[in-house]
Amino acid sequence: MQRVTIAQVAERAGVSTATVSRVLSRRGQVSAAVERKVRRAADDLGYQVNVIARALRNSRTDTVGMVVPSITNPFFTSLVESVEHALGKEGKELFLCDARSDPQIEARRLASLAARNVDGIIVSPSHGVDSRPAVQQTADRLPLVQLDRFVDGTTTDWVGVDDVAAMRQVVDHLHDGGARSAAFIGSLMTHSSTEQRFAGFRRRAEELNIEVKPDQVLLGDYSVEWGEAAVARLIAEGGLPDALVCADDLIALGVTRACRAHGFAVPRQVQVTGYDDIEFSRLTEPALTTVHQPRDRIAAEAVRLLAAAGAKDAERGPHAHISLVPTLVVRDSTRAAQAPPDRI
Amino acid sequence: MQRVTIAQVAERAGVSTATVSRVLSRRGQVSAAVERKVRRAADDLGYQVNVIARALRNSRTDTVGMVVPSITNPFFTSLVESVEHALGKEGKELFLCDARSDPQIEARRLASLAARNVDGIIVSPSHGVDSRPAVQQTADRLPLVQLDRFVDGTTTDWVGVDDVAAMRQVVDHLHDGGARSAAFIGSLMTHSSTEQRFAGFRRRAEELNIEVKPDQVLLGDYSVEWGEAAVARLIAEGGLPDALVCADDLIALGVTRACRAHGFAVPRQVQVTGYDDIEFSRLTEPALTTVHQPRDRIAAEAVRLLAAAGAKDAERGPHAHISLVPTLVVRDSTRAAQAPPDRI
DNA sequence: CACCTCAATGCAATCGATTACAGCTGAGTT
DNA sequence: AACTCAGCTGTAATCGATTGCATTGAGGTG
Repeated sequence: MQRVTIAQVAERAGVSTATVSRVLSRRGQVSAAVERKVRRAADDLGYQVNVIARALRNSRTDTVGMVVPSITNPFFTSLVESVEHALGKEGKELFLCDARSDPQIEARRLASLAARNVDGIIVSPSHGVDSRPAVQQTADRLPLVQLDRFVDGTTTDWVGVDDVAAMRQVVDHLHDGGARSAAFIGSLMTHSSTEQRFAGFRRRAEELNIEVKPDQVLLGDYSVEWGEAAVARLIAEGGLPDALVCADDLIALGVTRACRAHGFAVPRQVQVTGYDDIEFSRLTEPALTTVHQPRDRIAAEAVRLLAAAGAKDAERGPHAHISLVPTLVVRDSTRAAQAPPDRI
Repeated sequence: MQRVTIAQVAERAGVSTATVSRVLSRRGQVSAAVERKVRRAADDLGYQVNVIARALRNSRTDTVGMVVPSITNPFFTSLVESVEHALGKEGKELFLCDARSDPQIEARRLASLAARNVDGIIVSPSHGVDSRPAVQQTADRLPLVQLDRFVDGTTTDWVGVDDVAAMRQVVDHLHDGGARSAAFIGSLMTHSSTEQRFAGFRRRAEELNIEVKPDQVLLGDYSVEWGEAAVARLIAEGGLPDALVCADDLIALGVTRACRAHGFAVPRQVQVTGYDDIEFSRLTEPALTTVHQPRDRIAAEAVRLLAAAGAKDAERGPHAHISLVPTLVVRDSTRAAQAPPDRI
């Protein structure tokens, strides 16, 4: 348990700790002979720097913290994977936290990451309003980038996709497949993702004259269960429209399943779309038409912004909002353009 | 960015840093009046302990590291969630790392966690053999518990399920459903999970006289893609047996999908079983019969062992192997006992 | 009143690595 | 021969919190 310290290496090499430090952190001038001696001694003893001590001394940890709403949501896990990969290239490590979709837990995680002196934080806020104080407070103390979702009215960097453009593609595609009425199933409008996606959906639906009944905009949470429940409610309240547009894939999976369970054929009688393109979206029956998020790009941009913020540090310049254009992935839960819709 | 230190609090309260520390960290003996003054000063300044400095001083970080083979495997993410929850109750935090199924990356992560002075490590090793040196080495330096999978020939604590007992239930159930021949589709025998599950499968299959052709034991990796590929290979090489027993749910999802794609009805013509009971296993068509792992129990036991190891510390007692009994979850990818099998 | 006990508090060392500053050495310069 | 300067290397301060030991003083005892 007792670890090898720089002092022990110094003693064995017959030099001072300063010299050892200079050799190992490859700064400063050291003669070749001494360098060899020190490296030899370090190897012999199996020396490893004590990251804690180093962090205390120069208040950098080469560590980035990330907070996501739910680690069980495959979209976030693959985003995490991308981020970790991008960070690896910079020699930084990731400290991952799960907020369990609770702004309170989220606030605690953010505080704890800050206390641990991470060099920066990447967060996908759990709530568009309630997450605000904690996010803003954290952003005031260290570099912070919001990913995918964002908090209303904070001034931080953000990277995500253009939800409005994506929804335009989705609605166009559904319209091509013959949809003349549609419902929207999302989480809450206090989530920027649902809010943006709904805005994009509604705007294009209006332009194309697709009917969206006010009571066919259903808001719950990002889960399979909610998707199932939403369909049950729609059916109970008068039946399904031509298309069901979901704010994420989990909801869409539940929606698809419920449609089939209630005897509605997808996509023959009702078309369904998701959002995110999680891996499982291609595995259900039918495979889901969805919006693919360029996760690696998002992650790379986030890491880049963080590095930049860490560098300039002193002067907080204007914040960047980077929105990437996602692509529609057409699978089997929607009708191809040429197929004549059943009802017409 | 400049943080409030204990010295500033001390000055404001008109006491020494020692007193402040005693007030804020421990129940050291401090008069009520002074305590009030100190707390007041700390609040006024918005003092927060510097976790790094504290960690350096008393080499405890109240942090546990966890390394999993793949963060995109839903089984592991829900395990992580359970572990984080269990740790939260002890006031500890989780530092999560993804090994990307690569023993080399895994070794780096373990080393880095150790360097960061985590109080203990929970690891589900990526490989039954190649992960050994890193795991053993890490276990020699600090408390370590293996979860679910384990490395051959290391002496550490371990928590997981009784794969042999689980497979016995699986095979019995398939036999009840009329299966008289079966294939096994897993990752590699160098993964303890596949090895144990296969052993349990084979033993019970022999006892029940279920035919298992040598070339119908297919080994690849834990992925949907491999499940699909395996089915293609089985079909190409002479057709499917009565049942396809998979070493995990991802494989089973791929297998189910491929069977249907190739025109085999599940479970009418071929029964399929998974292992882990990930959330998506109930969402496919048909919903998967699988083995449910008691994740919360596993996590709780792991955290308990870690705490115990951290406490005794000096005397490394004998290591505990805790195996919990999983339960079979019967869904629609297998036949109920009463339904007469098609082929008989 | 001298002496003792014990709670409250401060001083200063400590954890391990980094680094400003200073000292030393020897080659090069005048 | 005296002097400069660059290149190495060591000494000690530093990061911020904790804690063993010393000190103080109030209250108790004989």
